[in-house]
Amino acid sequence: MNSVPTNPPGEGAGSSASPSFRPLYQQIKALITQSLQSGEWKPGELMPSEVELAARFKVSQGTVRKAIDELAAENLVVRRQGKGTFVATHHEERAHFRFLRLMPDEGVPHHPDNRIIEVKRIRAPAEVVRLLELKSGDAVVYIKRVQSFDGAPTILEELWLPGQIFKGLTAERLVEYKGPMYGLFESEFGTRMIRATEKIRAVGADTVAAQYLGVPEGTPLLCADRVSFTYGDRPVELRRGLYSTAQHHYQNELS
Amino acid sequence: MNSVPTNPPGEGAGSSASPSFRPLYQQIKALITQSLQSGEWKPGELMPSEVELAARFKVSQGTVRKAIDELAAENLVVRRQGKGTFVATHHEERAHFRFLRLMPDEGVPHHPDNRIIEVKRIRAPAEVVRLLELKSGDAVVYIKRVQSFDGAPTILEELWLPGQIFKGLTAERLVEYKGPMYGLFESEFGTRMIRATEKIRAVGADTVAAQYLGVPEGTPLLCADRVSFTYGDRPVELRRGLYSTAQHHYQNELS
DNA sequence: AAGTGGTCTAGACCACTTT
DNA sequence: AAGTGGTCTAGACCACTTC
Repeated sequence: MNSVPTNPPGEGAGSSASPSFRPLYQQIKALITQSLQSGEWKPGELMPSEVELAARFKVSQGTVRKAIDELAAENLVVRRQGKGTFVATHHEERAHFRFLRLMPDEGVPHHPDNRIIEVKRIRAPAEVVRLLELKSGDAVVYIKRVQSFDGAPTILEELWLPGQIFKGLTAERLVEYKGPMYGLFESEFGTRMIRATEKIRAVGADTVAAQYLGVPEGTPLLCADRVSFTYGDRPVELRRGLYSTAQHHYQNELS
Repeated sequence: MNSVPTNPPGEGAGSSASPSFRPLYQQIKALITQSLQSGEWKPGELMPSEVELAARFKVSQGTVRKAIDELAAENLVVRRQGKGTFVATHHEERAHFRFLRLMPDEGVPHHPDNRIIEVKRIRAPAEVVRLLELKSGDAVVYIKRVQSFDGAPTILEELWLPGQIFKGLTAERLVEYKGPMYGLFESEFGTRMIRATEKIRAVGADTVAAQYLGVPEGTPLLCADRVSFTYGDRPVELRRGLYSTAQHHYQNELS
């Protein structure tokens, strides 16, 4: 059972000292995030109601509300009127396309077919050590795969995952698992991706890429370097995707 | 002076009929947006305080607050504690990089040098008619320019703007205007871009692009097709950018 | 009918800025 | 001191879902 959060010295409600002031609702938000991270409520599960949380943290329902509002805006939880608040999960239609921005030029988006090319454990290359904040010499799981839409190979991807976290991740488990990879990571390895950054460039297909994607060598491809983060902004995935943009495009909203 | 918004039949506060229910704060938000669109408060200006708006619309301050909260989240207004709420403008540092996602691989981003290549009025091509929702035969202003970073030409851009709105937009005005183009559009043509969608592909540099960007023909380039919208989701700009990604990348956040 | 999130209000006080 | 946005509370009622 958690107890009352406190501002510097101050009492109950809106009173607090000036320096290092932190709103109550942000403290509540941090406490809820901790519970999400620790797995007290698991992805897909129903969370305690706002009234219950207000009682538990000894604050008003409005304060809990504001905390949850922000968590919902960050896609950590999902609110459903009349039902309750649920922990977000990658096992949902709506989540599948949050990290897959490649859309068909015509027609509706649908799920790709995956073909695993290679899975192995290696010592993390220097670049991977840096981006995933590992220690030199740490092991990583390396994955290489091709994704096809309507039978046309479109994405060639390489992934690097911390070996520490993804112990026991084998080609077999990847192949037999149905659904998005982030769903597997969430369910089987307790690691939920909540945010990512991508750097995108145009490159020419090298021999290997040309072969896997079935295009001539030198064909312009989109190259997306992604770093994904879990709770606490810890980087836990590095991914390099090569996208064939003959019949697809990378869709982005500027707002 | 605006008057009280009303839900179907219901009275003042939270009472309303079930069908076609629309929260009060969304109605207030719509009214405020109208005032923004009509120019009652101009970009960069101070808006009436929450208390004033609450009185004007005859609702509680909390309801106005929630309306403004959403407008701030959509970057239509900017709140500043102790000072007030201001109409957002493209004449600010913070706004400059909201629509410019190309970042240097190393070092800090800075503003490009613009070189206007061509400005002319033409009949809108079919594709432009479609995307800008014009009538066949309507005139558009066509602009072609190159942007350089540190003296290196990096972006070759073509723009198509509705001739109706952008009357009198000449090469001279573009050249003499200092600052971001969206600032010019906002100040001189009363059209504020508030949102855009981009479709990104990898293409090979054609002869023209190769020449302007100083790269060999066939060099892979990022091609970004942008449609920008003003109030009411009206499309008012079409832009095709070719980005040289030798020393830059397109930065994106997935969240 | 009971429980959930969603809206609306009224009032208090805090943090920040300007006068 | 006065005005602004920001936080917090308490209570009422609404819309939606489930029992």
